[in-house]
Amino acid sequence: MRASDRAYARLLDEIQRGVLAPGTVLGEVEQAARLGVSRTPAREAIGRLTAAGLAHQLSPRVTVVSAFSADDVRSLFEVRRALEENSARLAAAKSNPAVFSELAAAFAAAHPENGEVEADAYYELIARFDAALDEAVANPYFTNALRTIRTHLARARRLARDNRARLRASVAEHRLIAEAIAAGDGELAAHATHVHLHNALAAILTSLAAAPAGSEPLTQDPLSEGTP
Amino acid sequence: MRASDRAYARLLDEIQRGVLAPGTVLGEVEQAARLGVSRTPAREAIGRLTAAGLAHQLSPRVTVVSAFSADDVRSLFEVRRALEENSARLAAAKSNPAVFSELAAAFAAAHPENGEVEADAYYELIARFDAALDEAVANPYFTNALRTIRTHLARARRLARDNRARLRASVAEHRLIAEAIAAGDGELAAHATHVHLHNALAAILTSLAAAPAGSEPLTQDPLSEGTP
DNA sequence: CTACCTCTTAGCGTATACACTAACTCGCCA
DNA sequence: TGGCGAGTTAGTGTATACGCTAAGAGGTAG
Repeated sequence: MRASDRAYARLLDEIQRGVLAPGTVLGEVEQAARLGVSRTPAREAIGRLTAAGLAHQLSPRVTVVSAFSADDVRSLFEVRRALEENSARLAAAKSNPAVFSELAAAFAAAHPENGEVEADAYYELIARFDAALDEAVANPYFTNALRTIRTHLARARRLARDNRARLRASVAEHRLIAEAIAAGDGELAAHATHVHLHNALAAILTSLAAAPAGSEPLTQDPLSEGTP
Repeated sequence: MRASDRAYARLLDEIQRGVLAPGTVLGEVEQAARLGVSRTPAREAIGRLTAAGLAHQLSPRVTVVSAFSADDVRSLFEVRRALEENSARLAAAKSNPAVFSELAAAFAAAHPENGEVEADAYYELIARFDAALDEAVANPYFTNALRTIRTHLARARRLARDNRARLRASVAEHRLIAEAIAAGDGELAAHATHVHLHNALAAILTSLAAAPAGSEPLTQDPLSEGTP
């Protein structure tokens, strides 16, 4: 694996998990030293993060990890609605029903509310579901747009993770979507996706309101402390 | 302006205009020499093209300009429908009506069928319309997804350009969309966008069928000649 | 004559040196 | 004492050198 890929993967993971808080300056030399690569692959990794929108240039000389606020979550879900409702509709028209029947069964058997291990398995299942959707839609531009959105979504996902009631409901919602796609019912799949996204967004925003900025460095900008 | 930006802008333009045909190998050293920059910015430019999907790696050592077939046009329009119908709906809910009233008037006055100069002016107007949509939706993730799609769309656009009847109809369709947004009628805006995209796609596919691969190097892959 | 192996070469990935620019600090002048 | 200007420094942008890998060509053996 290339050094630039390792650097990118590691920086991406650290941003998604919040280890690198929004506002953190991503200096080439600093990150290169920290990640054990030279400036060239470090530069490429930071450039890819910037292109993906996870970092942005404050000035020609300073790149920082992008902020991620409740507004960003709302914006993200606006795009998710646009893309995922349609991908569900398209998948219902084009997919192999057996694949989504199997997924529906897997959702029926999932119990992410039973602790960390099963929650991890559930997120694996969702990744499998997303991959099946991409394959059914068979549209590289769609897949690409969704990948970008999912990359950002990972920053929000952990916020709702420890909400057991929400996880339980999420399972049922995914199951319905999978069943609708398997049945070839595009309208139901799209509407069920809409409902799912509405509920997921509401849960995340509730979590955010209950644990406002400060308990988690989610919207905090360390730089702004120095520029009053 | 940075050398890597100039290199990227030039390569992007050449790909969009078809000067660099699909399948053309993008070698670092070759492009660096041709564009008058060193390997580092050339490499960054090619990397950005790859990330955007306009080029892709055939093997770890050879990157080529991506193909762009009729299927790609169809896929692109699937995503356009998903994104633009919703952006029109959102813009109708959030926009400043005056902006879109002015745009509707500009569309009413546009006559792209009257030659090259007015056609260029029309594409400028469409760019202005797109920018107004982005500003109204006020969602950076939406804007980003649409930018990617528009970048690819540029490769298809020129195919329908010289179709005067289509240009005339396109003006009327845009005018209706702008008026619907100005009136705050999200449903009409979305449906009018759907109709517009349907007609635009049909026109492009007709052009493609009339001028199949060979008259334009659009789907041709020079490399495949050497690998029977 | 064909197939496989080896050697050569071209091109990429990474590291690093050089240059330029912007920002910060220190000193001077008002 | 405050503001402006010059010098220094840190960090990016670009160029280039080095090493490695993969692909192709040529030779030899079956």
